[in-house]
Amino acid sequence: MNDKRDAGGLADNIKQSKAPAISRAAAILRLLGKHESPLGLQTIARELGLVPSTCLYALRALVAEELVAFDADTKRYSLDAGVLTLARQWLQRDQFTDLAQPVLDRLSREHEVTMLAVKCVGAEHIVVVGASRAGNTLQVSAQVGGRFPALISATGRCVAAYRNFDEAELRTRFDTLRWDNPPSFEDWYREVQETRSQGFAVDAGNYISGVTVVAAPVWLAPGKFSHALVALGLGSALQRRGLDGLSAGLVSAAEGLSQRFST
Amino acid sequence: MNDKRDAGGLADNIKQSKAPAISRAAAILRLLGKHESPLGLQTIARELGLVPSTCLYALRALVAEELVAFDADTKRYSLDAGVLTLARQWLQRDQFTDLAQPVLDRLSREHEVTMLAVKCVGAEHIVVVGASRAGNTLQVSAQVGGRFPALISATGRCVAAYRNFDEAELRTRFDTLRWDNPPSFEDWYREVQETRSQGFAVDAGNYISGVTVVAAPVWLAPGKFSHALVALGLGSALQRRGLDGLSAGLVSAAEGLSQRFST
DNA sequence: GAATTGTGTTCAATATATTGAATATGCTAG
DNA sequence: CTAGCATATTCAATATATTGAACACAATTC
Repeated sequence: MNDKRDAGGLADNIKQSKAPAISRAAAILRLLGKHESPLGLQTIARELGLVPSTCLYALRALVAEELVAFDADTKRYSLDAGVLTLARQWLQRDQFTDLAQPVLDRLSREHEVTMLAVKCVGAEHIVVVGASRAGNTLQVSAQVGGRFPALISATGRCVAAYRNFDEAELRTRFDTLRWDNPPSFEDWYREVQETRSQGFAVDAGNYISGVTVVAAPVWLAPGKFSHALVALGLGSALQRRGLDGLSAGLVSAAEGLSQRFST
Repeated sequence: MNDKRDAGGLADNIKQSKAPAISRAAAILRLLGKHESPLGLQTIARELGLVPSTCLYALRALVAEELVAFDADTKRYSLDAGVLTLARQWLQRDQFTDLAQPVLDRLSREHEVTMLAVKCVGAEHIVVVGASRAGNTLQVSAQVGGRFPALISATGRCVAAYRNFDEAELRTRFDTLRWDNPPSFEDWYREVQETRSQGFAVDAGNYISGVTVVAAPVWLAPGKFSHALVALGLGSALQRRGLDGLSAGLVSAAEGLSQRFST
């Protein structure tokens, strides 16, 4: 079922683009990323709906660019280190990551939570670009590079609050989300509006049972929501300490970061 | 001068390949990675020797794949988060990284050095896939994702020792290397042979003045050199403690890792 | 041991991605 | 305000990347 959707999106991108080879390459990279073990030519071609020979040439090009590794013995392909090099360069260039890291470290220490820095990418997803876990206690965690649907959880309420969607579009996209404990659209929509007035959003176990998420927007450019600071904690632990201190700390840290970009 | 060399390599890859669009895409990604600030279409096209319209279509495809970000206001392109997602998947799939990390942490603590895990990629380069810095003292460091010429420094002596190059090829490639204090080929070649007999390599300030590098191979598959553990330290500090303990620790850790892959 | 089914790979025909000239638009300078 | 020179973008002609059939080879199955 996942494959179907991927194949559809791939077909679209390839058909529409004037450089379909690039879409094929990207699809191959993502496919190799998704699977734990190296894949053979036929498998890749079949799964993506590509002609084997075309796929072979694409793979050879990717191997030449050191983005894909080729095991000559088993004739299997997998991701190669080139993708890491690109990622490192991207992280270096993103000033947000550099400035946010010390803030994440401080907040995770002070409030004993897992802190994330996230960034919107496209209209569909947010990705984790920085993380800091608190010491030794049991903690939830998310990996740098992890991708989530744009409208899910606390960050989702921020996205909904600060990007200009009309209610109709918001509703259709809301219906595609998967929660452990789905809120009704009405409740959720009210919380989105609260987010706009209070400057941060909370998800108390909706997305993942037992996990509370708090998110506050960081403004790299005025009016354009793109980044946020996120705190993750086990609901029980957070309720014991109370959410107010954490929310206040998160919001003031986020505002501090925003100011450093407004110059 | 750097541009010249890149353009040459790019031209080669494009001409030879049956999927030149992919080589163009990779070149664009690397170019965007190299520059700190976002680039315009013309700049990219000029620097890579591409036709602007072709370049435009390539960029649009990359944007559609979320590998490149496009700022509609400034019409500038930069790397996007997609590259991070790929890198994370690659790191997850590579068992070496997982197994090596705790070893790196232990060695860096015990010997107060910066530890790296490196991997050969292609015949030309090694990349840093894991790192662990020792506490608070002044330390040299290298970033995960960093790329180095295959034959440079201590890791280079390992590559030369354990891959089967004939002496002629070794010599021509040796001549292209840049060292702070270049050794003569004869001295270097002798050290390569020592590496084979003693099981680890040392670079005492050749590559970077004042920095001592020790490297020991890790064998994921018997006879195929691909990975290594590397210790970095300021020469003065290392000489005070003596290199013997460090070398022994490094070699036994590397052998331990190798055994875990031999099953 | 022959037949079958799976690989990965090559190669000439053709659908199409690439090209370069033409267009639109914005910016700077006189 | 206009001229000049950037930029991004479009479009039809053509060079070529893609295709699918044919090939070689290995691993199963009968």
